[in-house]
Amino acid sequence: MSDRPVYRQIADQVRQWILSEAEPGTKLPSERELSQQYGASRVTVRQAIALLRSEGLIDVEHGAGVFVRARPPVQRLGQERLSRSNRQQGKGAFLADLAAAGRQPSIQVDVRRGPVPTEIAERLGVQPGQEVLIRDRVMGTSDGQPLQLATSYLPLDLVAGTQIEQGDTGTGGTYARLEEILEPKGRSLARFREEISVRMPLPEEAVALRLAAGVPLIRVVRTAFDDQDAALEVCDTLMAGDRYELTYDISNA
Amino acid sequence: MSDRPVYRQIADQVRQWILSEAEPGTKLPSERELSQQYGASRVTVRQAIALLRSEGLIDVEHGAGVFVRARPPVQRLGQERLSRSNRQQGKGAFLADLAAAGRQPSIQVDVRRGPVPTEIAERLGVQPGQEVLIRDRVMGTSDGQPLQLATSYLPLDLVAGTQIEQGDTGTGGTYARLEEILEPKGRSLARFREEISVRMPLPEEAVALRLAAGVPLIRVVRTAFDDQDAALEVCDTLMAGDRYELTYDISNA
DNA sequence: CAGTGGTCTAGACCACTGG
DNA sequence: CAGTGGTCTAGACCACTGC
Repeated sequence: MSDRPVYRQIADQVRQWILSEAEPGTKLPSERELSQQYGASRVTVRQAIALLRSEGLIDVEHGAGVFVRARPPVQRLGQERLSRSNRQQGKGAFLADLAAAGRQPSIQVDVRRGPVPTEIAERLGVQPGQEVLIRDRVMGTSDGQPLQLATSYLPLDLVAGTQIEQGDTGTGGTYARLEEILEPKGRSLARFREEISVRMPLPEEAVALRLAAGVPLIRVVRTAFDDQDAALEVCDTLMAGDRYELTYDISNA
Repeated sequence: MSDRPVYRQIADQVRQWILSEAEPGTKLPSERELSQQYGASRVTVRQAIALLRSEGLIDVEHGAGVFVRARPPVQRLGQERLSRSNRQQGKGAFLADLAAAGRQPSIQVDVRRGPVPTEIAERLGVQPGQEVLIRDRVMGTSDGQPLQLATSYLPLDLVAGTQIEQGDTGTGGTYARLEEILEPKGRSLARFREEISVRMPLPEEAVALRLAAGVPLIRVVRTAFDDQDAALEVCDTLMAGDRYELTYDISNA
């Protein structure tokens, strides 16, 4: 059908080649070559390439060429990352995940006090704007690849003066400390709720996570509850959509 | 400052306006107007608009204009959608969800036998290519908005000749039937595992789900297990990323 | 330095929307 | 019908890569 726009026809053919034959990493013909092959202007060819890029199928390297994208290794996140036994082995959730994948983790932390955003306040059961403890983390591998941007919010009346206000929360991480804080009060860390949503990143976020074109964000908002269903902590995490797979087990109750 | 490409500067300013002041549905200046305002060619303005489009911030309507995107209503999917009590009220997972949201569901089903894809075979515990029952479904609201594309795979030795081979699986859906099949054998439907991943849609998928530009896909692969950890069914679902939020509860075991 | 993608232009014509 | 976005061109110059 030649009533289909030229740039779409080009994209269609290249896409089909990528999805059927092409090996990841294979170089596409240059824009000027494609332009000749299809008898189209270079602008039109670029339009086709932009389309494939937004679909996450190719990587464009300035000065080098356009390449079939290779999927990065996927990190599988299971709910056991939040298990008590994992914490007793001294690992926080993120460290446990990466260790399981045999990679060296690296975390930068910024701890401060500040007003809680409305959206988080609802989950934490506090007034919007109330002052809470905020832990901002950039988590990645030691080779410098950022993997997650996480921000935790905790009520000050719960954690003020504890190790949770330090950059390093110690063995087992924040949740281990929370359990220690709760125990003498006769309460306990009972359950977590994770809310998962998805969207395309803002340019800022794409830079921070070094996201390639056409890669969505996964947002996980985790709320920790005690045995009386009071929220203890809300953790808002942004993850590179092409590097994670989340798995949950659900019993047939 | 001005070494930043013009199309990015335009996109940056419009983006900031969208994220701070603009109401959803507000019309942007026309391409020709922006072109004059910024002293740039129309092609350059279009490049800026394409960028905002790939970020999911705007809707472009041919002949009408460019508008600030409004977020569609979000469907919250909790794990209770898989609960036995829900099924006993006669609802399958999808129907239960939509009913909870007060909307009329609509489902088209295609049932057939065919070879199981490799990826699914691994989860189902059968040989790749083996013949299985395949249930293809397009699920949406009665007003014609498709919401999910789901494909279920079930071993023939388990479900051949049962109501699961019919288009309408009856009260409580496939899982209710599976429980009926298992019970006389002394087995039971014990748990589910959901694996969640994300990517941009292929054009075909975007059309099928009527996805706007810059909207990612959520893929949920659910495996149902019996009490001996044998897989009974694998359901591969694609959902519009801007219409769903998934929530999971995890006990602190 | 040759080859690649990145940015940009001025103008043309088509296709669609809405009054 | 006026106004909007959709498609397309031929050519220019810049910025980066890799030999």
